[in-house]
Amino acid sequence: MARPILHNDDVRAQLLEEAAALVAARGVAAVSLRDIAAAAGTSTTAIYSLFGGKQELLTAVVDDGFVSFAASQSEAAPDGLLALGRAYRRWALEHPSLYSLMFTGSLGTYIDCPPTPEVASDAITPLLTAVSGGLAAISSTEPPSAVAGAVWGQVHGLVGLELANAPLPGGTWTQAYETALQGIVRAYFEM
Amino acid sequence: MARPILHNDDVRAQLLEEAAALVAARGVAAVSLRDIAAAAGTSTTAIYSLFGGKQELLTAVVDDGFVSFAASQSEAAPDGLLALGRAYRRWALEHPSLYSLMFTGSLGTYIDCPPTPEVASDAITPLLTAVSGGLAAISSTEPPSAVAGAVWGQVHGLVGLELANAPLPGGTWTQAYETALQGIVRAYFEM
DNA sequence: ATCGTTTCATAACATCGTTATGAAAGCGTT
DNA sequence: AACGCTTTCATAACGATGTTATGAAACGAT
Repeated sequence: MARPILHNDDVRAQLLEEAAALVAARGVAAVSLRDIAAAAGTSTTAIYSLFGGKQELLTAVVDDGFVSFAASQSEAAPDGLLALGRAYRRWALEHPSLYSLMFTGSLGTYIDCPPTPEVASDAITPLLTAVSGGLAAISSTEPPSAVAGAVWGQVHGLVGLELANAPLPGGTWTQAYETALQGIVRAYFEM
Repeated sequence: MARPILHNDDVRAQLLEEAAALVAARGVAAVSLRDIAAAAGTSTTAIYSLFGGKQELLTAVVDDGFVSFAASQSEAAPDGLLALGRAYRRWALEHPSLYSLMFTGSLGTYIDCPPTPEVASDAITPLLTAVSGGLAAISSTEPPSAVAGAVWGQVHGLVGLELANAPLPGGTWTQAYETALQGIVRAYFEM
């Protein structure tokens, strides 16, 4: 054989952890492969042999983000749609850089790191399920996918504006968020 | 005196035009100062003497974007809130890269180019005004700023998910957008 | 015509993602 | 035990980027 393998799963896990920590701390634009490798005590070659490149490493970071987000949503699911909406915002505000990287897509970011489709859709499923269940409970005739899209867009958009520090004259985003959640209930879930 | 000034307002305007065109065509991540300067028939020095750097050039591009967006909103304003909402989406889908650069903020982009606050707030004013007027017309007790934030978040979020190519199983974003607009009317503007 | 000043294109620099290179480390054979 | 073969990976090199330094070009004043 040859010299022993150092680029093993432990190094892979540590690279992932350091990459996620640096993204969370400084934003995706400010992290370099050299920084990540140095923080993990290895060289940039490890990133290429274990992930393939920066794009794939960031995709792994994003996938981990979706797993964490999905766990947060699943935990809130039993408490209903409003709880899901509040947990959605709470997770996003706790992970601003990561949320942005996860949901902004290729347009806003300087590198394209799309999530694994299945991982991403799993994270949104609780919200969509709650919407469908709520519509069924009142025998609504609205198409569930359209209402689910509207609700998702509502929470995503408010979180996005808040994270972007968009100015809301005369009010707070917390107020707007609660108003929006109540509005969703009135618009779609009362017969 | 000295040699004549070549970095004049004409060159400035042409740099701005080429920068906007390249952002629209290839996205902000794929445009370099060398490309912009070459397209404008000058050197990168012109960007530094006329704007200050890449960040300020992109801020100028974003400000121009807000002016165009504001014109689109003002044109739709007389036709009411639903028309404003549809014009909002239409402009965003026609200028996806620019919309993303304008509204994503520093988190998603690799360079921070915040708009001039006044220019940005002018662009949103028609929407906020229409919301306030609609609430007053029915003597609603909802705080206008909170409802305005909710409405803004609704249209912004749906546009953002659509631009990010987020999957909406079983439906289209066009359907979801129309459903959301009708939902807003039911939630806030019917007594 | 020459000097001095101003202007700006070119070249240099540090840093980035990525790739090439060559030394290090183990195994099999002698 | 020593050499060779193969595999592995840290270092160095490469092209490109934003930014800054440099020095030539272009004019008015003398």
